[in-house]
Amino acid sequence: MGRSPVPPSSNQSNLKKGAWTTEEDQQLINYIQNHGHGSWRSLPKLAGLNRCGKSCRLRWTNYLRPDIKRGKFSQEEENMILHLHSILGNKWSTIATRLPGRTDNEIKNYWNTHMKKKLLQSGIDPMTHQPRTDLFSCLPQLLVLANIKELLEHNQLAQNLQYFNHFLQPNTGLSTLLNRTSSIPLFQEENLNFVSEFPVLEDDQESEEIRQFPVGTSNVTQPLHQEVSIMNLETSNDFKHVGHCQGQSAFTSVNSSPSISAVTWNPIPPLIDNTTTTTTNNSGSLESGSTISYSGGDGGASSYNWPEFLFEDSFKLDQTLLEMS
DNA sequence: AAAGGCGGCAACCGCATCACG
DNA sequence: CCGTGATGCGGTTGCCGCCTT
Repeated sequence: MGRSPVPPSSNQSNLKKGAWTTEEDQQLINYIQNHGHGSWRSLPKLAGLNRCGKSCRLRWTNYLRPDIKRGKFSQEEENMILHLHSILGNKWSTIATRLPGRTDNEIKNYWNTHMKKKLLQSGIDPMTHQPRTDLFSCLPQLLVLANIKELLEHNQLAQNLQYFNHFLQPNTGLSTLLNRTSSIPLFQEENLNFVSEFPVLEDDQESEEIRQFPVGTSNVTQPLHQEVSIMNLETSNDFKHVGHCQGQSAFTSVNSSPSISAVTWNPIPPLIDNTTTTTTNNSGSLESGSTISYSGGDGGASSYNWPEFLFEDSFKLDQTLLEMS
């Protein structure tokens, strides 16, 4: 389907390109107001313009058309673009039909220069509208792992590092934690029982419960759009719940008493905004309904903090390792 | 004050699709 | 049904003005 592009004819090479002058604009406006645009190809000649028809059409539809709304995009327009893009993707012309006075080109530019950036800063992939899974988005997690390792070393548990390293092997604890940051399950179901390899007290019934907890399966991650109304992503508090683990800490401690069925895993470990408060229960795990966010607001510098429980549980990991040794 | 970097946006390019003879 | 011209669309480029050093 389609046709190969028309090779430029000799007279086309003399056609003017680049920015339009006010005189050219006025010529085009006058002609279209008096005659309509008719055939775009013949228009330039009839209007006395040394431009190709395509250039005239673009100038008219993107800039000179009288019904064009200029100026900053409103919050409602922004929300609409976000919503429509999550459904339609880069169908700028279709999106433009839902935003009176805005052109596809304008929306496309606004998306590429403003909204895309905001989403990336929020840890959201602008194409999929889901949490990012690339290396940079995992950087905070990697840094925490580095901190945990350092912690172990400083607590003179170097002898247990071999065990720690075991955790970093595929199909085991921390690598599986990292794996959770991806909405795509990396490991097969038969290899998921990392917790069963975690040493627990044999008489601990709750620990047994944890041992049976499957991790890394596709049903424990949820696509963003299933949980969050895209429409008010930026202004709504819903945005603050994107990607957090509801009901229980990401590190399930052997000493805590989790209700496994109540746990909902989301792709990205939680980050706590300084401006919000979190509550912890007696076991140090995060209460359901705590407010956790990537960043919302106006795309400004966001303050990421890792939740206290993550570090608290790393100490419990220490204790467990001590008990083992 | 000058130079370089960067972001925003208008315009261009190439391909896809539609329409018509 | 096929070929061709016209138009639409999305990705990309390059200019221009502002900001930083």
